[in-house]
Amino acid sequence: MEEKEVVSKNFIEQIIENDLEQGYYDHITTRFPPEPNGYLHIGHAKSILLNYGLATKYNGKFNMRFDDTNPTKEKIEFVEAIKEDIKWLGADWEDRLFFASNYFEHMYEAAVKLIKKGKAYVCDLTAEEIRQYRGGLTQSGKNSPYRDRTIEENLTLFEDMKNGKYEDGQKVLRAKIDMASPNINMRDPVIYRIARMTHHNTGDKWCIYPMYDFAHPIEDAVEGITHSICTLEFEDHRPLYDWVVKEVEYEMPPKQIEFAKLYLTNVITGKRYIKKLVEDGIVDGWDDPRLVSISALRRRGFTPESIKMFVELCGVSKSNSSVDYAMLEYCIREDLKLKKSRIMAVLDPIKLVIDNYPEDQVEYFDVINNQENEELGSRKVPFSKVIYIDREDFMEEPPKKYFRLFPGNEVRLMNAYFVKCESYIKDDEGNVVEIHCTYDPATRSGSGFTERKVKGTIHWVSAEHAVKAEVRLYENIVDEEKGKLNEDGTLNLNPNSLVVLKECYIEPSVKDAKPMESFQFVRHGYFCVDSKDSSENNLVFNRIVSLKSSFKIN
RNA sequence: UGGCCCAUCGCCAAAUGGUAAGGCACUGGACUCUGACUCCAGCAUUUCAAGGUUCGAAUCCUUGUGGGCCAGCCA
Repeated sequence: MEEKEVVSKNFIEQIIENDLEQGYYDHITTRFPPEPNGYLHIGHAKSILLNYGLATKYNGKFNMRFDDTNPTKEKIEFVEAIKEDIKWLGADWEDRLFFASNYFEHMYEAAVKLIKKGKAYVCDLTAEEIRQYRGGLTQSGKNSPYRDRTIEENLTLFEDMKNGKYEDGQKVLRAKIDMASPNINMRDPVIYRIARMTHHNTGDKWCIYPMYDFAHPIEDAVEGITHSICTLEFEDHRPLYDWVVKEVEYEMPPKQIEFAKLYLTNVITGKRYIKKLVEDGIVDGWDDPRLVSISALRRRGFTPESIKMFVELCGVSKSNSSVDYAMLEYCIREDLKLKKSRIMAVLDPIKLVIDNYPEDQVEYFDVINNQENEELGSRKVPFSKVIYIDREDFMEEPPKKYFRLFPGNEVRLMNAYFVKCESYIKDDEGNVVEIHCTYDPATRSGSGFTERKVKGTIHWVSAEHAVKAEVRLYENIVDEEKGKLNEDGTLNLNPNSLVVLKECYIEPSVKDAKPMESFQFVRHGYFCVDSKDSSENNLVFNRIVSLKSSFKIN
């Protein structure tokens, strides 16, 4: 008997189902329309997965479209990176990859149509004058002196604009709506501007480019988008969106639906800020693991599944909110714990000598890679007289409830033997440099030994066999509530965002790791081979661990 | 102070007039070859506030309060 989980529908699903039931649409088509002016981050993943998920759920289509109507900001480098990130996330646009710039001809015709209907006019006011004429939040705007040009005049003027007869900024095309509207977006918005710039797709073919408010509804309409999902800041633009699809006279006009952006605590989202960090060289690039761009998360070892789980857990609503970063960590732990091998690594080594273990003996223990997933098989792990353990697993004077190694105490070396601490050596400065133990051969892992029990189990690595590695610990680059700038325009950088550990020891089996393969690490986190600098000895270790399992001693 | 939007646990988020889901986090306890994982238990007599309508309100109305967005020839 399978129990069906009751999953509540989000408000967008409710709108879609209603539209389908009412017969307003007989299918749905969604889209993800980024401007290629930067890399995608976790916030975009929400939009991508939402749109793709909706299309999949309702048997509709999902389009990929670059909203490239402003060549001054866009680069081909970004379109490639964006495509790669979306593919990695698993959103499949099949053969529907579009560019807004491929609709320029159609948009031009649409503008001409508006002019012919008396709904648009060419305006000679300067940018500054337009702003003044627009009025303010509390005061109405006033009509442009060019508002009443004849249709014929507008037609020639607009054609001249297209043909390059005017300088950049000399004239614009404006929608003729209502300068007294309380919604500033409706006060005769500019819909075409002149900009001589080489476009990454159309080259120098055009010197006039449509504005977002005019272009976007048209892009949606020509592609047959039914539900045009965007973020809250476009709510005020919806009347204009509806105005455009109505005046250009599309059948089955798309609907714009707005939802709240994803904010994460202690993380910087927002292309602008990430861009600044990259451009100022504060981070190594868009995929620096200290960032939450999709490529950075990928490099850190996040899986597409974990990100999908995360955005689903976050839900969709219209209230501005900031999701706890712990939720993202939960998702990657949840995904990795069944999928990846659990290996041993020592990040802060301290030497441990087993006095009664034969000098030259090496044993290979058969270790199951993941107790909860037998398909992952097992591996051989070498064991010998001298091993490394983590410094935090030994204390000279243990507090109460400390279960690990201390003088006189016996613990289990994971997958190996019980060892008892007999003595330890300190250097001149008082640091413990070597621990001496004895082991009990009867307690060998898998032998079924039950005579006595130990409270603690610790991980280790054979000194002779371990791979010495440099491990980088990453945390987020900023520590900001919503990834916002301070009032003085600065960002608070996290000084511990990158810690390089020069001497760490990893199980020799890790040498076979493929780039981007992640491992759950025994002390409750995971690490991965840095996929950018894939030298074997350079491992990225995500500090998710310490956040989850800080020890409560006493 | 013009317009639009939002307000349910520390953080997300359901509940669509019928008596406050779920997840994260947290707190116990059991288990454990890591203290993880798993499992069990606990975690909003009340939904920003005050009034009103109703047999019945988180849901509807009114008035406040708090937060977000809008005055690019950006998207």
